Amino acid sequence: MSIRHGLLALLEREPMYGYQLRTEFDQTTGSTWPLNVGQVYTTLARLERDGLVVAGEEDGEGRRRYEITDAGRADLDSWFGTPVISSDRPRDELAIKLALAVTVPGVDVAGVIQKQRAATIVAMQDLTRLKATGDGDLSWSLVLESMRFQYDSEIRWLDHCESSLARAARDRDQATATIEAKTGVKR
Amino acid sequence: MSIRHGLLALLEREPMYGYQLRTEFDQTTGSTWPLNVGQVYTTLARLERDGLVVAGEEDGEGRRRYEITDAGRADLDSWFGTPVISSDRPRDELAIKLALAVTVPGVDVAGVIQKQRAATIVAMQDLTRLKATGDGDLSWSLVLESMRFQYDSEIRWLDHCESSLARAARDRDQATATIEAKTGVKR
DNA sequence: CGACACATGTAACACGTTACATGATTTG
DNA sequence: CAAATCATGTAACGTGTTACATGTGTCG
Repeated sequence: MSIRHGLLALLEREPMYGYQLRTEFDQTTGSTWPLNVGQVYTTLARLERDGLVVAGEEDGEGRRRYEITDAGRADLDSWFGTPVISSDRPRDELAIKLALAVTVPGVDVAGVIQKQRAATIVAMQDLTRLKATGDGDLSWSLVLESMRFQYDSEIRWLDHCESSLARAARDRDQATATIEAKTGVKR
Repeated sequence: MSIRHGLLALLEREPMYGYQLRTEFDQTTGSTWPLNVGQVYTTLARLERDGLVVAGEEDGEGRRRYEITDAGRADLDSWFGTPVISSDRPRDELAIKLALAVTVPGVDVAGVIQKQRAATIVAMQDLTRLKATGDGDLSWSLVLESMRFQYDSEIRWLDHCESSLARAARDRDQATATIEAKTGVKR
């Protein structure tokens, strides 16, 4: 629903046409999640179908301006007024991947973690480079910071996973050794 | 693609039928992102269509066991072997929301931030409570920790946003005051 | 003139979600 | 017996993605 509401928010600033919406969206989010133009038009069509926007006439140059309606404004308000909760959030692919990796025999979990951390570190560096070229735009810097915080926590989580794994392995070995000692049997 | 690969990973452990897959998936991810049973069957159908799994015969009790194929194993290996990168990640709804909130006039950004922080703190508490009931299962605890790290970084980001906003407001006022002082005009 | 930016749109498809329909088996 | 759990599936829908088709204007 981010795109839907994103476009609605932009139209709350002022009426715009599709192409412009893409430009503005990419700009305010720092081109972090580039938006396909086609998507804008399909989303606008759906917004219009739901009565949240109205399309104006073509303006002679082939441009069609969209305007937010009262219903759209209400929808937007409720978006801004309602926090994002767990059930809204998409499944975390990385978390699922690692959670399953540790349960599937024969998977080199440590390798998975290492590769992921390397990739995340690179992403973080790209981010830093990107931030250096920043023009001080507030919304843009907020988005970049959001990603920095996320990457940071991801790296720390990966470290945590590594030590959890190590501990689990140690405990397992410990248990095995204990059994061996108790039974005098070594498989 | 998390479900697709998730099911594939479970089938790598051993052949299973749909209902069982849901149970296992929910269990390993700690019921964090509960999986609709229907989804399992549609996903299995797609996996079979793509040759990543094969469906066995019904076993008399109306159960149909699915098995991973070599192609499926290859796909799974590449999933585990390839890190999750930025372009894989879904758009961050919260980041988009705040980025837009600061650009739309008349939005109470501070209020949005406060509500979100409150909600995230509650989510974090739920998480802590949930963790207390944990049975020490490794994959489950990894997922829960992942969420804890994320919530934590989200709260810190929200704090950061607040101070950025405050600073931006201060700078703006400062500039206005400077202009007033220079021109002697107060609008 | 050719390439590129501007501008709109459609079609096909993948994935995920919910709700519904159906039936067997178990258990209080 | 009624309710819950086990078990499979389908239909309809929403969103997002890519690729394609089309046309205008501008600038080197």
